[in-house]
Amino acid sequence: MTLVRCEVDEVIYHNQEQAQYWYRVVTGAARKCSLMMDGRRQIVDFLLPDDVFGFGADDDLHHFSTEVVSTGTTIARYPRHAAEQLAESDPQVSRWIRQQAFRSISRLQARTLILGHTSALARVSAFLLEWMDRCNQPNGTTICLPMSRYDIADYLVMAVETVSRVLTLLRTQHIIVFRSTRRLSIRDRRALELAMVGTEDLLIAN
Amino acid sequence: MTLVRCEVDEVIYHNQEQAQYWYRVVTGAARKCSLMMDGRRQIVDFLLPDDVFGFGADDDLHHFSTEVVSTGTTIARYPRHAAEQLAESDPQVSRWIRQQAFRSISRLQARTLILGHTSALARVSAFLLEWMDRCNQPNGTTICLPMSRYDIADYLVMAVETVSRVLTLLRTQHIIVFRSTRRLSIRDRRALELAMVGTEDLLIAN
DNA sequence: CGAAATATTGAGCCTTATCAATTTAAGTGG
DNA sequence: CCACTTAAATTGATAAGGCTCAATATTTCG
Repeated sequence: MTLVRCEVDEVIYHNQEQAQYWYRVVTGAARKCSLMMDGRRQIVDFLLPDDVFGFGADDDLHHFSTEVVSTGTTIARYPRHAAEQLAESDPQVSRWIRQQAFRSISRLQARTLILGHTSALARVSAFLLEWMDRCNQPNGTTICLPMSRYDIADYLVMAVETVSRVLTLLRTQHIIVFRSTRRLSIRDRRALELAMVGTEDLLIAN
Repeated sequence: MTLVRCEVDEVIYHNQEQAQYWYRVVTGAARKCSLMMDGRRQIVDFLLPDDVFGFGADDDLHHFSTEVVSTGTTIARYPRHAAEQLAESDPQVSRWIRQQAFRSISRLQARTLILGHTSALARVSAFLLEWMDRCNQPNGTTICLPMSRYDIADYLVMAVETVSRVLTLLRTQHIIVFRSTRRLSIRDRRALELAMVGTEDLLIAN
């Protein structure tokens, strides 16, 4: 296992690259993304500390590229062949890998559910709630968004401008408060949950 | 392991139900879906023969419900505890489960990429191409859609009417030909690939 | 054959993408 | 530390695409 300290926007592995390692985020954040044929970028998953990624290629190639999102990100790297052989022999390791795969599935399904919302308001609200849960700040409602608005837009499959607009709407409704551009507090969780359901009337009403 | 023969629309397991089994499609097709808070339904995954599902719950509850799509669907059922213990002891089984989990991840990511397209035309085109690959008819381009248009709409997160409209557009452009409502041939694969990229001009031009 | 479910087509409105401009933040070098 | 440059984020106006509501057509099934 090797620890690697990374720069922002550094590419951990490219799409179509030989899958030589499995990876785990130690500190910081990363994005798994895909460049689509029409030139747009799509972010399939955000990776946070303890998230494992880079496995699961049916052939031996990565099907996405993964890039570092925030400064001070550290990645642990496991030689794939060794890890796989270890998995064959050691039930402990095997179980751990299986559980990580299941976690990965959970994340993907969670994102899928977010994309299930048709309105921009609902998607952004769902995203904020998901992110709050993932950050898992003990009691506080202040969350840090390490990624840019562009990243969020590409994750939610919408235009940056729309992300921005929804965020300002939520701000003017005092549902969220910005500490800085990328740090915010959720003031009214209930309102966000309602926004997910699509009753934007409530936003105007309050 | 138990083999179960199912009726159409039969529920294999409900959301929030105790996860007692792992499942595998033997013949036919199923849909994994989630009822959203706003009443809309979302289909997270379609399951085809040899697809394994129902595993990966972090707690012991299913987080979706899974229903049968087509007549003559047969499902294999594996007691979860026994399967897990077997996985602990038998490297073969362990490896198999790991690979199935990876396959599941691949499917989810594929769907994610489909939802990455913004236009209805692109989504439906991507769906048809994905489905053609999954059906894996040796040489033929005729594919069978076991699910209803509503299912497709809920999979692609759009209105049924839009699905219908796109399909008729593709038909009038002779890109696809309907053998029956739920069977069609792809006449111009290239055009579908172009449609994914968003050049709908080409549709009008030809 | 008739009834119910499924699928298609039409019209109008609403949301969001797009293009364009401005403001704010973040680096950079003197 | 401050001017300067560049990137990131916000705001505005417009137009297009898709959703909604409504009606019709087709298929399925009893």
